[in-house]
Amino acid sequence: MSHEPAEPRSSNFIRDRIIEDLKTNKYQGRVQTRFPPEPNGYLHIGHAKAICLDFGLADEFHGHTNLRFDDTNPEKEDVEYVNSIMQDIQWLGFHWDGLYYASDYFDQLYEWAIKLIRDGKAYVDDLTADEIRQYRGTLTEPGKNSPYRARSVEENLDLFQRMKAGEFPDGSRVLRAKIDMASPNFNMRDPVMYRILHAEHHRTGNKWCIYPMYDYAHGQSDSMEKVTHSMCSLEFADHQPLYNWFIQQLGIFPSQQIEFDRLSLTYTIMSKRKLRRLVEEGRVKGWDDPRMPTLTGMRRRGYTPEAIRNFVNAAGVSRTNGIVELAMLEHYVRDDLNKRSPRVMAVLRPLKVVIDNYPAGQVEEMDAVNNPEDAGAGSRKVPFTKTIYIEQDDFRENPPKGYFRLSPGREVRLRYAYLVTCTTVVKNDQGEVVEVHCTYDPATRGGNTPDGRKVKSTIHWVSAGHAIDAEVRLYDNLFSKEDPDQVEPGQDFTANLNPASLEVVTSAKLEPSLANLTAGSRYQFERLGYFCVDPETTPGKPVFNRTVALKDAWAKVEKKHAGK
RNA sequence: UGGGCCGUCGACUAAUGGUAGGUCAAGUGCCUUUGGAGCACUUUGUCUAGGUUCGAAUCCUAGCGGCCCAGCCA
Repeated sequence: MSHEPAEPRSSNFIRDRIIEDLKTNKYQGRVQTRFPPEPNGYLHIGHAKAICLDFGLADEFHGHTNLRFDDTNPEKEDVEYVNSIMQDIQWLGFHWDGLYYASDYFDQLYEWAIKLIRDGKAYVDDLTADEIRQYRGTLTEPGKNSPYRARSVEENLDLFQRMKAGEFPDGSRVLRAKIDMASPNFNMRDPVMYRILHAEHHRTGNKWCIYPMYDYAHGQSDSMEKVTHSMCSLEFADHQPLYNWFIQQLGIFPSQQIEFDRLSLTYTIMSKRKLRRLVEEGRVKGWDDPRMPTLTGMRRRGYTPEAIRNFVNAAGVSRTNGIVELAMLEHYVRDDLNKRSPRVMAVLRPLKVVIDNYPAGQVEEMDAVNNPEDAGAGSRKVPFTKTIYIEQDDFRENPPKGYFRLSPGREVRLRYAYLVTCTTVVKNDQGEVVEVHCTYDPATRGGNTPDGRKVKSTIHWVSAGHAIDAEVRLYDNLFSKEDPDQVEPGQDFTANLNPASLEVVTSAKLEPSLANLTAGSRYQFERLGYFCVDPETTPGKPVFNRTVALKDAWAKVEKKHAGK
């Protein structure tokens, strides 16, 4: 169950289905769902969609949701992942009712397998993996029965028990369901139920050397938990007949599977296998690298659970294979952060400004509003002095058309401080502007203009003598193509990695109110974007991650001109 | 090619035989001590062809297009 109040959402076919089932009393008014991750990797934003559906829908109808780890393959799974998964679900704001593991059901599953053998519905097959593949047939040709398909119940029972007892090596035999080798649906061509795997399981240790396949474990696990609506992604639609077949043969609680489309995002890969490669090959710094679409990465980047949930709800659910624009995710992050982030002034690329007519040694404490979107957030004092830093981008010696910021002879407002006019510039040997001189108007304290005079621009600043040095990490899309998998022949998705996805700014200047920082705190750096304190922050060296930049109308204009 | 699923503005998603609507993006204007936020407005859509019907995005037929399935992965 989640703690979130139900918010107005547009309808979707799963909710409609639940409403219909409630109306017909199909499950005595119960709604029971489950979220069934395999603990073989970190959760990503695609999982967030499934989580919001599984937990959100159950919550909406006063139902229950279990967290069930689908741990039927000991070779790929690990406790490291179960811990991270639990943490990520809680961080997203959801709470499970029951906590289960498919491995909790290994004994029951084994008993049921014995029953199916007794009923003549399952048999031990000695064919090799390769032979099984050949016997399975092709898209257009039916499969052939295995020569071992007609074994007696007694022989099957004996062999299966000996499989369990560890008498046979890995891969030597499997237990298969006896269905129909001519079915047009491959999943019904005598699917494998158990394989021999002499591997230590992270929960059951060495108790088992045979492990159930997904298809034999999932539906029965749902059934045991009396799951009423078992949501999964579209590629499992072909498995539904098999899901139902096992439940029918066993005569157990009829859980039903409902498939929906996965979440895809532009400029993003969602495949666990590929994300793992990025980590293992060192293309990113880890699963929690802020460029990763993992929940742990997004958390470190500064995304909020609310933003992710709002985005997922807005993106909706259907059965079409679409790709949501990353811009939509970014909108929901800004939307949430705008309401809750305290504003602060920080200069990423400092340019020294000297205010010639301002008294040397004087310090004025200027009142600055903490959050114009939140009257309760209060205000703070920011020190102003003769020498300050402004953003290099906020000065142009030769301003292009439409550029409103500081340039020789032009007056701008220093936020919460004074109106200043640029008089002269100082250049280095390379001809670069290294210092700007201004004069200020003492009548404009606080940025007010008693005479009603207007300036086109307000820029942020930090007092040079009070500034705190900081490292700021700026992120761009991890991939430079909307579809990272679109590559030239012979290449793979890593060819589309964006070489500029990380830019580290090492000498940013922060206003002194940022002296004590807590990892994970979020701020808006005025006019720049939303930033989050990184865990690598130390008392002497603050480190920030840019979550997302503010919308930038000027950048858009510039880009348009550049494009022409 | 056998089977399954799916085609609605640039993107995502509603409309459940009865006015094609919302969000994002894009654009215009207003406002602004963040070129932020906000407000107002605007552009663009039912894959195609037939059929049923007073009426079709919706139902039927046939095309076209996309995705998934031949693991002892999930």
